[in-house]
Parts: sequence; structure tokens; C-alpha cells
Amino acid sequence: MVFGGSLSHHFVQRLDIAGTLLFTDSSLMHLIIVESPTKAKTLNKFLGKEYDVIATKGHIKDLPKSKLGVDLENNFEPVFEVVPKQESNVKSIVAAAKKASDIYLATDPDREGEAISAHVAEILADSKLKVDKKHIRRIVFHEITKSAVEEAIAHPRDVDAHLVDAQTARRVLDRLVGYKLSPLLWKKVRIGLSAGRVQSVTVRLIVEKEREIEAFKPVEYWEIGADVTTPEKKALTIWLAKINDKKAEVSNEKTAKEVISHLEKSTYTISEVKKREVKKRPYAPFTTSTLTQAGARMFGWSAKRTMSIAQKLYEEGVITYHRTDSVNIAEQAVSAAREFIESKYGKEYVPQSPLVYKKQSKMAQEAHEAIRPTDMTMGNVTNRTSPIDPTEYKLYDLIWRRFIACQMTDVVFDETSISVTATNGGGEYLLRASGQIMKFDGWRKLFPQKVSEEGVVLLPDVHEREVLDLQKVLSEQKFTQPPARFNEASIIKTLEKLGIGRPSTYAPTISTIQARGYVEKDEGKFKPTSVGIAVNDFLVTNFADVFEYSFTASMEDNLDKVAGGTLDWHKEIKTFWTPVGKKLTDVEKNAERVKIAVEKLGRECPECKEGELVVRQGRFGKFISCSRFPDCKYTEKIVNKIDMKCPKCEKGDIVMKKTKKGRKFFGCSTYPECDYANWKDPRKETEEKADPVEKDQAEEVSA
DNA sequence: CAGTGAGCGAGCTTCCGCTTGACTT
Repeated sequence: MVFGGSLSHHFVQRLDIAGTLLFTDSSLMHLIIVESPTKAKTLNKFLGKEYDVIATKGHIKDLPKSKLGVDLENNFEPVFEVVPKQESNVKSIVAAAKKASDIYLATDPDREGEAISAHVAEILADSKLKVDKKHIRRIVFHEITKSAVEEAIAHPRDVDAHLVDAQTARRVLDRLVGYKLSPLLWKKVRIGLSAGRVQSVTVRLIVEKEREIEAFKPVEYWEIGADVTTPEKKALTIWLAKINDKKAEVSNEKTAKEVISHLEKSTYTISEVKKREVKKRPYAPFTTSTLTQAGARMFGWSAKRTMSIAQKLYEEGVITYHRTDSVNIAEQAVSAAREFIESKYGKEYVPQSPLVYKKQSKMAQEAHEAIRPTDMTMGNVTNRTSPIDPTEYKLYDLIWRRFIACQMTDVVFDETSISVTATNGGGEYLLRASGQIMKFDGWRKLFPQKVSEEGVVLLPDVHEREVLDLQKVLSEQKFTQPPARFNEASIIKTLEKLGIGRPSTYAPTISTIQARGYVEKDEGKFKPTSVGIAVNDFLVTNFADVFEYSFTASMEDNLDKVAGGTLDWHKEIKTFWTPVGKKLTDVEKNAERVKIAVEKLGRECPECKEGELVVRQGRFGKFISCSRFPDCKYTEKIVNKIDMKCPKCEKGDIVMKKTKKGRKFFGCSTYPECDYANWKDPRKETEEKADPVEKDQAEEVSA
């Protein structure tokens, strides 16, 4: 099967390379190497049988896990080794290459993808292949469509050594920060801790937010308004906006009482009625960041959960790749969406020209498309032999609606703003009411607005110079609120804005900082622990530059220079590491061991009767011990009982615990007498089998 | 998956980013 003009061209080229061999060995093929196995499967389906597509499943070479792998004495020379878990996969790639006449390295079109291609090329160069090294070429495509692949194959190039250098620099920098500063923490704070360019700054955000909250002083203010009626006896509520032509600021009870007494005696006249049309564009299609934020906001899911469900949808072929920072959409998908919208909702819901979205982050690499359904009609989800899992459907439906909506017309509101002057009671006051009425739903057809949302205030029909009857002056004392703690959605949003972390690392980073005991979730909000605060202050004090919020952004600027060939990567790393390395030696030698704050319980130690019991944080979470440690070694466990007897011994209570990695599990309180243990909440086991949707909600409540 | 803090001093912990299974006691 010949597939487009560009391929026939290659066919000729291939004959030149391999000569008559092709005619005698029909097993020789064009090999395409990609990263994702699902992508390989898709490509294998729509490329002909002359093509073989195989996946690297991510990086195949990396620095060793148990060593630094960077030679500080020798210009930061890194040691990239085949990743142990990838050995068998690498063998398959080499085997496939041995059957190939030419090889296309089609890993993702970004820094990491370029490095993977380089690593594949290195491994293949060391193997005995029939194909000449010259015929291992690099191709890139941003969409998994036939035309994008055809176009890519028509324009092969060599691996970009500068881009690979940029990846090397990034990798070496992260390794130096992680593997040099973590051991420093083991020495100065506690064993098993970790530091890193991304995780430590994420903890810093949470620690500093907590400090803002602690330092916050509520400020009193008064909200003042009036219930009035129109000449037609229609009710209307208006709110104070200006006093004597200045912004109304009522900050204490005395002023409030004065204003209220004036308003009670005032005459209310409508001074202005303004009507205007307001349009709102739909939201951009999902990226990893916005998808995980929506998963948290709409379903209460953790980023990890949203991503694992998205992974399944991707593997089932019903959505595009879910680890992406791009809002770009394949042209074919846009046309398909427009056709679908017209046939299902009508012409008036299709914009004149397709809507184009601009990247949300300056640091976005846009190696993939936005996250979207692969079939606009949902046919591949609804017409299945076995029905889709309800939880998967929930996320799929959200992705589908967000995408279809992103190519629909604006929602149009009539916005009315009524200004009312209140005079003759002492002082001159301006009060306002505003409301919106939806005139055309547009993309809101797929996201109906709830009555409780703003903009659905219905206003009576009124006219300028009409006089209103005062029914009641309204007043309420209020206080400004402290800033909100981060939750999963807002921390991911902030990281993305700062350019810190990547789509593939948002969820794992959140898991890591919890597993290390740096932060805890309290009703879905992140709070720093005493260990998190101690480690953060130690790192920020001693290595201010590295853990600055802007560090990653300036690193990226330099990596761009490396990628452009105007900066040598060794030089970049040397400039970075020289001062940090010096500081490290100094801190290692001179810094005191960090003391971690303990919470006092105000209870005497039952063993020595001298010390006070305190809550300490160990590697496995919190526990109670004597303040006189190490003189007194008394400890007490903090048990988290759930209301259930152990099903195995029927004597102990079920308690909730955490593993070293921070994963929750349920065990028997009489351990080690009884060794009952379960990953899942034993109370929910029976419900789960009965109703998978219920299970889903139950898990979230407990999470 | 059954602990924790300090310090004893054998051997180990740790990073970010790319990608999936292999694990489920």
C-alpha cells in the first residue's frame, strides 16, 4: 500500500540505499520509533504493512539511580546508562531495527524527545544493523493524523545535537540539586528527606502561604444597601457604591450608623440606566494543567486520580494524549467539531471561523495537541461492545463538552446597570444594582449556568428619573478574609504560571511532597508540617537563588541559548554550580543541625513524670513522645480508628495508617498479634462491588 | 504494611521528566 506521493519518493530513496536487497528480503521495513505504545498502535493501524512502529516507553537512557553520575572533576561529564527496567524494551527496539531498511526517530518534538532520539541512535550505532547510520533520521509531528505523519516523513532531518545538549544540561542541573542537597538534609535535618528544583519550590509556596495567613490581620468593613420598590411595586436591591462622589468605604460602626441614618431619610431617584451587550468566549480546550484543575474542582479528584483515568481513556483511543501543555487543535478535529455542532445544535452555534487559542504559559513546549475527544460524535464511546466505566465516562464527558464548546459561538448577555442617588437625608449617596440576562446561550449550551452563579440577577424594568420607595436599609459588618490555602487545583495552576514542573510531573510532585511529610492535606487544602517548614527555611536561607520562584524561568532562558547553539551546556552548568557547590561545602561544615518544632500537648509523661508529652513528626507521620528524649524514650502511637472491628481476629479495631511511601492502608490495632492489613477501606469493600459510581464518591470523601 | 526522635557508624536514602505496566498484601 503506497500512501501519498511523499512516500513513493522515499521508496525510491530506499532502493538506492538498500539496492536489490529489498526485492530479495521482503521483511525489510521502514521503522518508526515513537515514545508512547498507544501512539505506536494507532500509527501501525493507519500506516501500511511496509511500516513498523515501535515505542520507547519514555526515556531509555538516564543517569544511574544509585550514584551521582556526573563527574565534577571532569567538566560535569554525565554517565547515561540504559535504564534497567528498559533493558528488554531496548532489545525489542534493536531487533526491530535489524529488520529495517531505514529508521525514523519520531519521538516527541521537544527537548526530552530529542534526547530520547539521540539515545536510540546511540544504542543503534553500537548494534550491528544492516541499515547505514546515515539512514537513521529524525522526524517530528505534532498531531497523530495521517497528513501530519506524511508531511513529517517527507521532511526528515538529523538529530539536533544542541537541543540534546539542552536536555543534558537540564538533567545534570536537576541531578546536582537533588543528589547534592538531599544528602545535606540527611546530615542536617533528618535521613530520607529530599530537595529538588521543583518539589522544594512547591513546598516553599505552601509554607509562605501559611505565613501570609498567620500574618493576616482582618480589616472591618461594612456592606450597606437598600431594598427599594419601583413605581410599579417591583422589588429591587441596590448596594452603596459612592459617598459624596468618592468610593464608599465604611470601615467602622460609627460611620456605618451615620450612613444608615442618612439613607433612612433620603429620597431615592434613578440617575442612570445603562444597558449593554456582553459576550463571553468559551474556555480553551484542556491541557494537563487545566484538566487536573477541573477534575479537582468538579469531582474532588486528586491530580493523580484524574491523570490515571485520563491514561485509560487515552489507551482506549477515545481522547488524545493527556500530558500536554498545548491548546492547539488539529485542523481535522476543528472541522469535525464544526460539522457536529451544526448538525446537532444548528448553524447559529458555529462561529464564522474556527476559534484559535494561544498558549497559556510562556514556557509551554507544545509537543502535542490539546486534550480532546478523538470522535466528536462520541461514537467510539457509546457504540462499544462493553459499556465504558462510569468514572471514565464522567471525565470523558467533561473533556468532550469542553472541546465541543471551545468551537462554539459566544454566550451573549444583556447587562443592565442601574444607578440610584440618595439625597436630602444628609450627604449624597450613589447606590447600584446590576444584572445579566442571557440572550443567547452559545457554548453555554454544553455548560448550563446554575441559578446560584453570578450574572443571573433579574432586574425590574426601570427608567431614569423615576423615584423609588425605600423599604429597608440593609447593613452588615464584615471582615476581610485571609488568603486561601492552596489546594491541588491552585497549586498546579501556580506552578504552571511560574513555569515550574511539566505536565508529566504535576501529579507526582504533589505525591512526593506529601510522602516526604513536608505538607499535609487538611480538608483538601495543603498545610506545611513542622518538617516542611524547617527544611524550607534551611534551603531558602542557604541556597536562596536555587529556590527562588524565578529560578526555573531563568534556567529555561539559558537552556534556550544552549538549544540555539549560542551557549555551551558545560559553561551553563559551571556558572550555576560553582557558587552552589562552594556554599554546599561551607554549609556542610559549619551549619548547625536544624531543630524541628514540636507541638506540646500539656500532658505529663506517664513514664518519667518529668517531661511533657509532645507531638513529633517522624518518617511515618506524627507520633507522641516525651519532651526529654533521648533521656526518656516513652512513645505513644496516634491511632486513627475507623469505626469497625477487625474482620480477622474480631478483637482489635481497624486503624488507618500510612506506609513509608505515604500510601494509606488499614490494619488491626492489635498488630503484631493480628496481622490483618488492607489497602482499601474495609467498610467500603462491599459497596464497591455493588455500585462503582458510589465507590468513586466514597473514595473521594475519604481521600 | 507495623516504624518514628539522637547517635552509634553497615549500608542506604535522594533529583526531574519521559513513558507504562507490574505490583497488590
